[in-house]
Amino acid sequence: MEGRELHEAIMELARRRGFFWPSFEIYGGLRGFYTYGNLGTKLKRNIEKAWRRFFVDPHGFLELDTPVLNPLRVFKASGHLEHFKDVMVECLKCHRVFRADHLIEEEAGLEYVEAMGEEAIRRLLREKGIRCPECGGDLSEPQEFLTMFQTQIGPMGGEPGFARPEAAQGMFLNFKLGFHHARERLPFALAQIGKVMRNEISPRRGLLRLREFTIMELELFFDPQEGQCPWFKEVSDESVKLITEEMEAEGFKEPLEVTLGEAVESGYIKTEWQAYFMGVSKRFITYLGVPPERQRFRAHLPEERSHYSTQTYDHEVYLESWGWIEIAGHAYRTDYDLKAHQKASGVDLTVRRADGSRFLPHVVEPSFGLDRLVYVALEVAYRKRDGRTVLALPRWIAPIQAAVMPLVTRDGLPERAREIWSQLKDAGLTVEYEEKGSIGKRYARQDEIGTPIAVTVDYQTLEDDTVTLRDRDSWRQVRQEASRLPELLRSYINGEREFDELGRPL
RNA sequence: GCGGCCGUCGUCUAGCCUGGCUAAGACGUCAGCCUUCCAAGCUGAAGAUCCCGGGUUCGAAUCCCGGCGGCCGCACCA
Repeated sequence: MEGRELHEAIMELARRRGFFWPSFEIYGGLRGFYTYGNLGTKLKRNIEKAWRRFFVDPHGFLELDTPVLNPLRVFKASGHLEHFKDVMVECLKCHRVFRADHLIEEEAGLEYVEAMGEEAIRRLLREKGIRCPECGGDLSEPQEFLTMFQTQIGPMGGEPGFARPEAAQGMFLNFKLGFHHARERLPFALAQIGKVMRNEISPRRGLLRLREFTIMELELFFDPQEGQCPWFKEVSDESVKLITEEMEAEGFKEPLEVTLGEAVESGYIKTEWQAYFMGVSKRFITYLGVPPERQRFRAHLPEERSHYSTQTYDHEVYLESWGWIEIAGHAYRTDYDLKAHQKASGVDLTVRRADGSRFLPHVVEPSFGLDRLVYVALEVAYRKRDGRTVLALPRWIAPIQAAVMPLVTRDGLPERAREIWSQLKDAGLTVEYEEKGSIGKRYARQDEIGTPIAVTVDYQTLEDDTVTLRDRDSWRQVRQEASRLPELLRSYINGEREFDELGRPL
């Protein structure tokens, strides 16, 4: 299965088994919003946990949880208000809509028109006599599209408020206190998992482009005079596929394959700090089940980059359904944000070096779209076996870690199975008890939601209290004492043991 | 926003062209029986605003118009 068919199969499975589905369906639906069900919520949580394990915990970075709604002055200072809008024009004859700045660039041969501001765009449209490139018709007056959601804070319409389009500003606004809590030493990072909103013109492709979604962001603060990242050596031998800015500009399609060490040396990646997180990023995505050959990093061209970034690499993953899609952005934000907030707020955000000099830290930011990762994990795991569906999710992110079932529903087998189920739950595992239908059907149901292990209570269990463990991917079985399951299954789920080590083969 | 395609139980589909019984089937779900390891079988049950609104007609899931929603392409994705 490939292409759209695969996407449709996953969307159907997601709805049928309760991973996710479109929101507001009883009111006719609304594009760009999805609701997670039980399995989807668990899968999402497990991916969050994995992210912390790779990005936050190893260096003791600090996590924050900051407001979604922000007052106007935050996004005025950050530049979002200025840059998060597009000026559009419509052809009065054929009704096609264009971005005004792109039109001017093409028709008048200018560059970076967006940065010139709205007034300049209006003026240029008039001065250059620009017409519709498709049909030559007259164009409408330029109109603004603000892609941030706006509301009023306070019941009587007090202050304009905006839903954040990224979580990062929360980290910059709280930099001072965060820095203090990190014992005032660089480098350190503030991280956040949270909802953000973007009023996309055209949300599409299920979880891949939403109007409200969850982002996992980390802002690493470092001294720009300190070029060496102390952790970089851990990943410098990691090889990555790169499409550099130059390659992008010249239209190269085949990526360069280099180690991160070489990429920094050659100047493809501007700082070790950013390169470090690109290496972690690759390992993280591999951990979610995406093979390295289906990953690459693609540089943004200057006009494609966000206003705050001086270098951005998108981490892309290859999907059978949609081709290469972006799942993370690695941006070098320099001191852009701290400088902006320092200026707008009047609060000193500089920190002190050992020699007494003061400076604004620089920032590199890895930023993941969690919902996209949920979809990617599902699609990459999706298999067909003998006409049945198997979700070969890595066991550490599987929503249900084990299913306990009696071989038949009589002779005391269900009772014993329920006891084992209870023990495993008490041991902190996410376990389901299942007795509907035949044993084969139950295995198939569990395969379809990616449960890695099935525990079956049979007649021998009544004699010697051993059970069979059945592997989702190979269908092999081993036998083990019930009392040892909590310990063994926990280490299996964590990846500390392989299936063969769980018992005697059958 | 433009263009193309589409919208029927939880899911997948039949019916629509050529208007006419209580909208059919499979899967799933529920109850019961059966069942000693890979979606077995039997009996019964529940489950559909046929996307919404209007029009045509004696009669609309079916024809017409409008809207909403979805998918794809273009544009957009800071």
